[in-house]
Amino acid sequence: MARKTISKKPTTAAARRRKASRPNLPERILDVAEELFGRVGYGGATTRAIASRARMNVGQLHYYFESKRAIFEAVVARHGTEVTERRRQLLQEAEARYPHGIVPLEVLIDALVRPLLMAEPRAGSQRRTSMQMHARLFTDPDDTASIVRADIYDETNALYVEAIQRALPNIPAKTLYWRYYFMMGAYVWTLLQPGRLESISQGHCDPADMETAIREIVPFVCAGLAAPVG
Amino acid sequence: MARKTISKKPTTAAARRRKASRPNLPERILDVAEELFGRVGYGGATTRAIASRARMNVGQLHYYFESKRAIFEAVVARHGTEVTERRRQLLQEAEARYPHGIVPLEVLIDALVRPLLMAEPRAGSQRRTSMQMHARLFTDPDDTASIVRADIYDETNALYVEAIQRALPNIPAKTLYWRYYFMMGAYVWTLLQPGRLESISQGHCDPADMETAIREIVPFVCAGLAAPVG
DNA sequence: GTCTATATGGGGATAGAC
DNA sequence: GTCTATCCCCATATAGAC
Repeated sequence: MARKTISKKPTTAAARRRKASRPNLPERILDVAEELFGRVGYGGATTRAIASRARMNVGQLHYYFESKRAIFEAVVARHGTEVTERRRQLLQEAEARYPHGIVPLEVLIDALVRPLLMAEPRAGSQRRTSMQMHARLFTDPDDTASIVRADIYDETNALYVEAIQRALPNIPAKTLYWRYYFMMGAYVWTLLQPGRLESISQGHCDPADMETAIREIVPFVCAGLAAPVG
Repeated sequence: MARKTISKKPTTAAARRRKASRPNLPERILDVAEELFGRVGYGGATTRAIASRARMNVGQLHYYFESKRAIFEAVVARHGTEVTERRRQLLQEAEARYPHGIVPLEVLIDALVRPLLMAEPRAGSQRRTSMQMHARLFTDPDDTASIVRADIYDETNALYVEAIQRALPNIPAKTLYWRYYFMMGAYVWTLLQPGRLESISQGHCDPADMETAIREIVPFVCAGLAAPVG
């Protein structure tokens, strides 16, 4: 997506030293942007604010990224890659652990959901803003970003769909697709709208408590996926 | 929210006639805005575009609504009121139909979900953009709007939580809150990310087919809500 | 009360100096 | 590679015509 090639590997000693002393401007931009997008949303985050927090000016920002949207997409891509990598890894481990690679449903769902819900907040982020940030990466702000997302997540999703089909051989494919889709909604929402849980429960449930969230969502989703087909 | 009082009831014959001939500018603005916000998102919709499609100029727009955000919130409020009214009505009818007001879970979920998923697109909207629009009203663009939303939906949600508790007396309250919350995610997502279903299912499922969506989501959610408590 | 024209300031982007 | 000055669009505010 970026217009220019960025940060070629330094080859001289001087360049290496320079890189070590002030490492990776693009990364710093992405860290700051991720935090800001999460806290105030795409529209609320100004390039000026991103630049100043990354201790640079707008011109420099645009040297590394073509546009604000490109920054957003890079953040989405970075985060998505981390999550899907972890998902792939957990699935592989689980399939190795069970005979014939038939993993119990609860284990599959846990492996799918945990990398997203328990993603570590980056330095400088609070867990709560980090949650909303991750969630916003799934909905902000329009369709071009959703294509980026699909490219990143779809491959791993396909792996999990297959694994779930093996765990639930009696559910017709079409119904399973719908259910997988509903499941995505449930766990993304968990990050997206913490306030709604608080008000529904009149403060009795803490939406930031991700361990509880996972403990609650796994049986919900497993039962939903395995529901009798009418 | 609006700064000025809007469209007092016309009292003279002339005023009545005027009102009939060019009915309800504010409504027309909301119709257009709803369609545009849905198609291109909050950030993508400019007040100029809204004004021009509503066949007026920006100044006129600002005569009726204090700000772009106020327009958005009015759209959210109008839509939310329609949905919650219908939900309340369906719940009331269902409770009258069943002895002791204990409504079967499937009937409850259908009544909750249908008013949102089957909301009629307004004149000039395609069903598909209308879907996304309704969905965006749940996520765009930041927190002030989400407070408006909560005010509108929470009361009806509380009614449904109680009804579900009566239908599922064995589920502890806290767990039920979580599950109700996951359910919201599932059905909002159904509107929000139609593209994801298409790619997961490799085109075998049609996310715009809301009758199927309802037929599929009801058993999924019912099983999830009623899942054994671990 | 309704609408037009215009002003103000913020914000994304860019050209070009260094 | 870095930074400043500037452009242009957009949301918003306001003065005043009708």
